[in-house]
This record gives sequence, structure tokens and C-alpha cells, in this order.
Amino acid sequence: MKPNIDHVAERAQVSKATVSRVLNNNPQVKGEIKERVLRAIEELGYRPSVIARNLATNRTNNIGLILPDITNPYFPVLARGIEDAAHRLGYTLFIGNTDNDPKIEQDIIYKMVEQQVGGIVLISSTLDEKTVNELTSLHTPIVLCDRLIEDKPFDAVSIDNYKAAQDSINYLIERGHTRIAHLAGPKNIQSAVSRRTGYMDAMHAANLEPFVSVGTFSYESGVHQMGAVIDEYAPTAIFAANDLLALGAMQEIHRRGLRVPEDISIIGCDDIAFCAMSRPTLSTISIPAYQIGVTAVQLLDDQMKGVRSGSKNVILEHKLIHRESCNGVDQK
Amino acid sequence: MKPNIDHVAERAQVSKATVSRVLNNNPQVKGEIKERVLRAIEELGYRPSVIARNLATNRTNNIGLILPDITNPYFPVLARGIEDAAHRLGYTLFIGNTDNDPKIEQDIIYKMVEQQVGGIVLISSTLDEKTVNELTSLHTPIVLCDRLIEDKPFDAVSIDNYKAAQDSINYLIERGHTRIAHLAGPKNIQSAVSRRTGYMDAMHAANLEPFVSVGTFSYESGVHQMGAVIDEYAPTAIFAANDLLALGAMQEIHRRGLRVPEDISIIGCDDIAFCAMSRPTLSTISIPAYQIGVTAVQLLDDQMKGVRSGSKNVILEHKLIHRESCNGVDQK
DNA sequence: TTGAAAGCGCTAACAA
DNA sequence: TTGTTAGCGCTTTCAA
Repeated sequence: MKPNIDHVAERAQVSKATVSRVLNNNPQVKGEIKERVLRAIEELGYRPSVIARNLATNRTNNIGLILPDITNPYFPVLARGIEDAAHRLGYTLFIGNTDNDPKIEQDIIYKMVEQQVGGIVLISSTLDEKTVNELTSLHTPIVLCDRLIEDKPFDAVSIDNYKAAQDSINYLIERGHTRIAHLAGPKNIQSAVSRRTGYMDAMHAANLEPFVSVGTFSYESGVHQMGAVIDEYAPTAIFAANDLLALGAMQEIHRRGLRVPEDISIIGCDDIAFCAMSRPTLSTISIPAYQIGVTAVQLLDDQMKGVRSGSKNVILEHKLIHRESCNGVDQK
Repeated sequence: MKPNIDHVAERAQVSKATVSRVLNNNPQVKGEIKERVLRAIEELGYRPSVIARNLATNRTNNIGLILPDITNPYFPVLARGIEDAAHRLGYTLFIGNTDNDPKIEQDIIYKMVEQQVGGIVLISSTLDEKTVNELTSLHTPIVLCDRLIEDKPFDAVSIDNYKAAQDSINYLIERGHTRIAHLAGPKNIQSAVSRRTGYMDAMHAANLEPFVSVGTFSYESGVHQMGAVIDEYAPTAIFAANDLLALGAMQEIHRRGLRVPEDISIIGCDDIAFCAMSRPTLSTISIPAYQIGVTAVQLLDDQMKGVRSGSKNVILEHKLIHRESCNGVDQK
């Protein structure tokens, strides 16, 4: 039979309150008694019941991670950062995929709250007024990743997507490109929108004619969009809203017998591992996904421990990575 | 104040046992009373405390997924299958990465058991006698993925790695190759060992001289190993123990000014998404990772519900996918 | 510094 | 068919 706190108390000849104190490192237990309790615990192979403790204290050491789809190569790195940080802080991690479906997202959030998670790291696409109000009413600490919500009562950690887009465009402009098209992501995803706006503003600032093709954040979408872009705009460079799009676009460019970067330069965003493996290797905006994850958990931990009041918005640095897929227009 | 079962009982003018019955869909509650209780629940916005229920029943609706590293592109698909199946069955999923470190693995297993998970899906590399005994002593349902343990009291789901390797070699032999090298995975990972054995046996059966280079399951290892293989063996074909190795090898082959498949054909294993995106696209053994995940959860659910006694070993079908990276020797 | 005892919010015998 | 009551294994006042 699995030993419980009473068995330990009995064996150590103390009350279970004392055992509980030892368990919780309460310093007011005298050394000798503490020894005795620890020995009893050892001898019985006793492990406290987390569940009973949860009920008594009304909290858990669990936190939840809710993301669109772990299958998208950008997310595993983020998830790993979160898991590592959570593990380090003694939390166990729940995980759930939403496929960007607001209904599923709701579902999972409630399920995790029901499990009494101490906090949630949320990568959401659906932050309308209604959702925000519901989240607020949960009274569960929340940290948002990858989207920047101003004037909202949530902690968040992300990069400056607007600036990342501008950096990309300016990088292409410096290399002499003037016909730069943008493969954009979904309109309901905030990071995609920021990147698109950054692109538009940078193009206008340089007096260049913009061209945007909207799709999803997938490889297939990149393949598909690229065909239309070539037909309708004849670009010499592409800024893709993420790397999967860029890789798909590259595929289509090659299929048409054009070359990267000689005919068309291309830059992506995220810096997934495959950017360095593709032929040619893919220039991109590197997002510190792992660090975003770690930071998110730190913010969450602070909230859970009541260290801070008010919400905090952390913007991490992105970095443009130059690889083979980008050339100057004169280097054909 | 958050309502509890007593509040509901009071409002519905019944005992809390009756409320509990309604909560658990016990059919012996009369329709009218059930209505009253449901109304009270509705009006109070009552949600039962999972934690209290866990303590009372001594079980949870949580299951755990323990894997080496979610960052390895093979695992997210598996994880997704597991999450989807778990979600469908009403389980919430814990996740933990081990980095193939037996100590961390132990740690996470205990942590999850401590959380009273109902069961664990384990992708382990370290199944020695000692670990097996410890796992058995946990009395927690366990399903192993991706490795086949005979005569062990665990459910498992995997593919036939030995045969997968043989299929690959025979496929290359049919195309006229005779100098076929193998980039092997770590010696302590069972799937890697099976693939290697399959390779060796297939080579011997065909009277061909084998050449094995041992490394890790990473891209970098593929790059590194490939150099040595070219120098020491001059292969016309490569069977890599996984796709990352294959992609790394391809990179190195190109770097040396050789061509795939004209100079060297190459086939990998796993069928990660990038296989279809690389240049050339990569032939590989397709492993039904998603289906493995789904099946694992089904087995786990059976165990948890006591449907079955004895352990079950499910082998799913793999499939050889022909892509551009493989040629006949005469098609130079 | 330690112990006694009352919960935490539910489930499940057992009785009625 | 419903209610009474005793736990589940801890934590946490309050008293000693």
C-alpha cells in the first residue's frame, strides 16, 4: 500500500502537521525532529500526493501552453524554450493545439483552467474584444507570445514585426531591387498584418510600387501564390511573411526554370532550421523563438508569484540573416 | 466566490450526492430532479473542481507524453497525433523533453506519475533491465512508441525498422547500386540499431561489402559523416538512418561538387516534411508518425480502462517513397 | 516548536 | 430513487 502522511507521522512519532512542515521546508522545525521525519520518509519511500496538496492549497504546479500547431516548424523551438524554462522552475507543462480555430482555443483554455493550471502561455490568433474579456474574467495569469497587444491587460513577448519587415525591404532595396513583392500571411494573424504593414510603408517610403499576395503560412500556399506573383508583377525580389512561404515560393520559381537568386532574390522570416539546409540557403529574419519561450515563462512565473502588477510587454531583437537566396540586381 | 457542489445542492434542494450523480451522468436520477440540478448549475455558473474529483477518485484525466526532443522534425507529427487522440478522448496532455538523457527521463516520468497521470506515452532510448523494472513498479499504464521490445510487459507501437532498412537497400540494389554505405544513428537507440542490422543483412545477402558510419540523428552529423564516407568508401548510394542525416549528407555531397543523384543516390528515413521541399527531393521510408501517435493513445486508453490484459505490440506499415534523390547507376 | 482539528470539494458506500 | 456520512491526503489556523 502506498504510504501517506499519516504513516510517516506515525513512524517518526510526530504529528502530521510536523510532517507537512518538513515537506514544505518550514524552518521552524527543530533539527532533530526534522531528521527523524526525513528518515521515516526515506524508509517508507513516501512521496506526497500532489493532488491532495493541490486540493488543500487550491493551486497546482502546472502551466499550460496553447499554440496553433506544433507541426509548424516555427513552434517546436518556442515550445522547447517554454518547456525548459517551465521544467527549471518546477512546473509541469500541459500542451494543446488549436489549429487557429477560436472555438478549439476556447475549449482548450477552459480545459486547462479546469485543471487548475497556475498560468497559461497563449499563442493566439483570435484576440477580439470578446475573447479578451473572457480571458480577463478567468483570473488566471496569461502571457501572450508572438503578438503585441497594446492597451490590453496581458503580458506579452514578441519581436517588432513591423520593423522586421522594413529591415527586409531596405535590405533588398540596398541591393538594388525595386520590384519587390510580398507573400503575406493570414489577415487575422497579427504578426502577419504587422509584417505586411511594414512592407507597405517601406515600399511607399522608397517610392516603389508594392504588390501583395495573401495566403496562409504554409509551403503549399507559397508555391501557389508565387505563380500568380510572377505572372502579375514580374518581381526581382520577394519578401515572404514566413520561411515556409519562402521555401514554397522558391520551389515554384525553380519549377518555372528561373533561378534564385540570379533571377529572383528571396527573403523569409522565422529562421527555421531548414533555411540553412535548402538550396540555395535562405536569407531570413531570425526570430529568437527559444528565447521568446523562456521569457514568456519568466513573465508567467512573476505573475503567478505576484511579483509584479500591471502588464509588461517584452520585445526581443530580431536579426537579419544573409544567406545565398539574396543577390544584388546587378549580379545576374 | 466560486460556487461549489454544496451551493448547487442547496439551490436545487437536493443532497450533494444527487448533484454528484447528475455530474457523472448517473442514470438513476429522476428526470425532474435532474432538471432542477442542471438549472441550479447553470444559474450559478458552477464548474466542478477537477482537483477535488481527482482526490476523491484517485485518478485524473491527464496523460503524459515523454519524448526526446520536440525540435527534431520527426516528433511534432507524432506529438500531434497523440494530442489529437488524447483530446478526442477527453484527456489533457502533459509533455516533456528528455534529450535522450536517462536521468532527465526518469525525472520526468516520476514527475508525471506524481501528477497522477492516468498513463504515459513514452519514446525512450534507454530501456535497460533496470529501467524496465522501475517502469513496471510504477503501476502506471505505459505505451512505448518507435521501439519494439519483445518479451517486455509493455504495449508498443512502431514500424518494422529492420524490414524498412532492407527495403531501402533492395531498392538501391535493384537500381544497380553495389557500393551502398549506411549512415547509422546512435547505438543506444533501438530503431537505429534495427535499421543498421537490416542494412547489414541485406548487404550480406546480396554479397555486397557494407560500410557503416555511426553518428547521431542530426543534420550536422550527416554533413560530417558523409565526408568520411566519401573518402573511405566511394559509395554510389547512401542509406541514411533518418532524413536529417540524409539532408546533411546531401549538403556535403554538393559542397564537394558531386551531384545527387547522378554521382550518389541517397535515401533517408522518416519522411519529414522537408523531404518534399529539398533539391533534389529526398527519397525516404515514410513512417506513419501521426498514426503511431493515435494508435499509442488508443492502446493507452484501453489499458487505462482495463479493456485488455497482457501487452500488445502494434507494427504499422512503412512505405518507400521514391523521389528525385535516387537514380539507377547507369543513368549518370 | 509542536499538535489537534477543521477544512479543501468531491465520490461512493450504505441506508433509507 | 435519494440522502447521510465517511473518507481521499494534504495544509493551515489555533492552541498548547
